[in-house]
Amino acid sequence: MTAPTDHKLIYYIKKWVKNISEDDEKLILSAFEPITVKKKKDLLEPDETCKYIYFVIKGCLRSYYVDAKGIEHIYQIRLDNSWISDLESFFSQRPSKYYLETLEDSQLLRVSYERLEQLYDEVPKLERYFRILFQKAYINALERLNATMWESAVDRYNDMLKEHGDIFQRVPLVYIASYLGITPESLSRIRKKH
Amino acid sequence: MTAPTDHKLIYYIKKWVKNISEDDEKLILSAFEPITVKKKKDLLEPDETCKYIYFVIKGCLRSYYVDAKGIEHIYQIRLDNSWISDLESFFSQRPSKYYLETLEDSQLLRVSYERLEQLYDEVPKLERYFRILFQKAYINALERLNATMWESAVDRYNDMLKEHGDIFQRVPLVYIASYLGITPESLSRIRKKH
DNA sequence: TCGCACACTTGACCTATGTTAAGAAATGAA
DNA sequence: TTCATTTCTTAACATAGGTCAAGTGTGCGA
Repeated sequence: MTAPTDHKLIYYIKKWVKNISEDDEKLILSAFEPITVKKKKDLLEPDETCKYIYFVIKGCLRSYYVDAKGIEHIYQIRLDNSWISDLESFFSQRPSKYYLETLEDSQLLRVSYERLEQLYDEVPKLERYFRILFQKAYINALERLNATMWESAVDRYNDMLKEHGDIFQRVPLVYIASYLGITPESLSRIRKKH
Repeated sequence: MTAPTDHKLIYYIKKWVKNISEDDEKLILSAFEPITVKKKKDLLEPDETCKYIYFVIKGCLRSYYVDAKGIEHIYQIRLDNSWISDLESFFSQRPSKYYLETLEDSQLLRVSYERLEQLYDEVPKLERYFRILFQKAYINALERLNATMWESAVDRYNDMLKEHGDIFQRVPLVYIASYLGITPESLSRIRKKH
């Protein structure tokens, strides 16, 4: 492990919260457990309670659920330097409806529900970081909702290409289609008309 | 004003954060300014920076934007005991794209950006409350996104009737249609087939 | 290096919802 | 009470995107 201040997680926290002390950094890092997960492994399955929230050091994950007809619906795709979990299950500590799966071999940091709750008391600055993180996540989710309601599939595809072009390099189009809220066939037709 | 502990705002904060001291309560209440706003008044217009976040004591508000064709798209409708703002503009302190409008005569509490930032330092428990609030808002937004992508308009209408039936008593159907992501004509057809 | 999943494309047809336009019903100000 | 405005409904027609079914590649494990 690199020196705390050079650590990726700390770097991203400091982007949003200033004046984190050395002690805080150490405390934070000690609470997170690094894990390595092979491609196509489930970190969470329906009916399990989501025990961890994950920071992606390197890799790629998706979260999705399977509807009554057996169709997968993807609601998150995450690459390096982002957070993933099923927050609904994590924060309520009740069974999840979702799968959480690696799409590539991934290096992750995870923190358990109990440890994070403690950590909020020990390092209030971390709670600030999460307040800001959820705030931004909420704003993004509303933007995505807006686009899904009121923009055409073509526009949503172009927006995604522009803002998350890297995902197209690493994730099969079937998953991207589902994330965009359309069928793979529709995505294929959109791409044909460049 | 009633005694702090009886105050609606404090009541809702205590629902999620325990052990708020009397002093904290007083500090919180002193930071929020009560205002009364007549029906059909704008609290925010596009290109203004959103200065406040509002707690609705009593009343009804919507937030919406107007697209290039001049069509209004509603993304939030809020009744008593909930929060409303344009968080994107509020937290970045940059110009908004949205309108924020009262749909009924309303009693609100508002806190400014600067005061809230101070208050987070003075009352860390309040920052915890907002962390939890945004967390829940984010989870809700994802649920709504999911429904918009993968459920029919009929199902979304029924879900809304079940979970926010009170809105139908107080808000014109045009607004509800927009909130559901459909046209008023479609909503009318859905309602005809009860 | 073979073969078989998996990923992606294509085409014919279908359906939910949008669009346009008109009118009916409800509300509220004079 | 009346008229104007806002809200809601209805109908005919249009269309984006879904569904079903049949392909064509293509990469990886044996």
